[in-house]
Amino acid sequence: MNPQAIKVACSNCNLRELCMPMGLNDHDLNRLDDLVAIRRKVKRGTTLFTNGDKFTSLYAIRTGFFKTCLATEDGRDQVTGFQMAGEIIGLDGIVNDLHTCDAVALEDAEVCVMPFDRIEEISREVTALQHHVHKIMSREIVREHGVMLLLGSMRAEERLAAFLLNLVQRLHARGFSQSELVLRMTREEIGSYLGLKLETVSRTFSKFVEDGLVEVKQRHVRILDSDGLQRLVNHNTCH
Amino acid sequence: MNPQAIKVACSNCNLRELCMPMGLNDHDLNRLDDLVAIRRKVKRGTTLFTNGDKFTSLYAIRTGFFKTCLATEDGRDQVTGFQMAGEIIGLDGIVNDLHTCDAVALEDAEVCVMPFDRIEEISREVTALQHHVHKIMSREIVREHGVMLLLGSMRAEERLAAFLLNLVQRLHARGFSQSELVLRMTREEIGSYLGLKLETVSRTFSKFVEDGLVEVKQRHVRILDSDGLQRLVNHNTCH
DNA sequence: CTCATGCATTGACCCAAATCAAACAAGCTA
DNA sequence: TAGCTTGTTTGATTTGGGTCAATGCATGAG
Repeated sequence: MNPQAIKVACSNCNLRELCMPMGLNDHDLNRLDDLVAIRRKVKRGTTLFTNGDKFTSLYAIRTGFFKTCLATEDGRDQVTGFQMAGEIIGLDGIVNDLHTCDAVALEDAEVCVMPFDRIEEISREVTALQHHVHKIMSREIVREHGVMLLLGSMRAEERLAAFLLNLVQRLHARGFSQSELVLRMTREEIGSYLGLKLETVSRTFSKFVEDGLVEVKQRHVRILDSDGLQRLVNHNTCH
Repeated sequence: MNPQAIKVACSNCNLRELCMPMGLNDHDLNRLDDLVAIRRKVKRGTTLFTNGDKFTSLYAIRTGFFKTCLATEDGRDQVTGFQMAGEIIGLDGIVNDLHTCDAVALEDAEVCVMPFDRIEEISREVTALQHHVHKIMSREIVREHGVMLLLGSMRAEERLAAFLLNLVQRLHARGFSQSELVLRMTREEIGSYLGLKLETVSRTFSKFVEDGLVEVKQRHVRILDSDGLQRLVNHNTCH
């Protein structure tokens, strides 16, 4: 296939409102179409980039689902996030021109490759893009604050409830159900993200089922009592 | 005093290498001097900004020591970081034009106020600044990854060891001792940052003293065996 | 069809850190 | 000086989640 034939156009992408700035005039929109160099397919179980890779580009997820994780020499492993369509990964690489974590596709995926020097170049001309890039990075910082709160001060049930609500809310913003979801990751990966062991994740799911909060069949989850989960997260029954 | 008399000049600031890009020509340096609108003093115990405040500026710490913390309605409280001279705070506010955490001075402090619209404006002209801003945000993201690893997979001793080594390393980069430091925060604040209760922090300090790793007298800490602490962090004795 | 493999669930037991409680130390200020 | 207040240490006890181990349950290969 001629590469030209699959030439990418952000201006024509159905995910545009998720990953690109809004309210641009035609001229600026055309500039944005130069952002994406190529698309790249990433097979399930393979990495988009890994710790130590030279940083060149940010990636906008078009389809598929990723985890990013940190692995240390001594065998520790921490999932730092799960990313879905419309989200941007690779921000960790900017500071030292090296990626410091692994991005692993949890299902077959396709990403838009956006060379970072081109992002910076166009940012200088299109202030909406400049501001958008700043917002994306700030959003990631704020998201991580939330994870710190979760890891630092929540109990297992609160963590899992917060996790499920967050996932379903992001899926809903992409047009999926508010109450049903298919987990793309294993219990162990959920546990790593939430600072819990996989057994605890499994037990907590079972408890939620007993309490009538959710239905769980393997990786299929149906949320029966969204408010109940929300109360778990907020209410902090201890005090 | 005439405000003009204390007109700020980044180009002449002894913290420049910590908070500003390096290797600029004279023209660009002069542009940078327009970054800082004013300086602001923040008394110990007071806030530079709090959750809900409108976001207008980033702040470069000139002197003093801050904590940033998240407080939720249900009484949870999470310290998300400690910041010292030369570091930038306020990045959380960019995404929604609102600050989402509190920045509290732990000792009398002075910050350089950098209006964000001016940062963006000058970034468009001075590519070194543009890149620098991106690096600062990316660095914060990577730092938070590290905290997630700490909170998600380390035991109390490992957390405190990592915390002390990180603090002393940053202080050393500012010309202070490699082995001696004065903690600006309480045991409770350390605990909040590390996801531990203050009693656990205190006990862990005591254990380190027993093991000859550190000397502790109140908030004065002298590191006796830096390698020993580092081994604690890396070695992950469990496996 | 059976067998292997990779997850997931469940149970029994254990331990690191939380909780509760008391005493103590260092600064204040009156 | 005594008498607060705020922060720290230490002890006794409890507990949430970790660890270890067995079993179950899909899926895919042969």
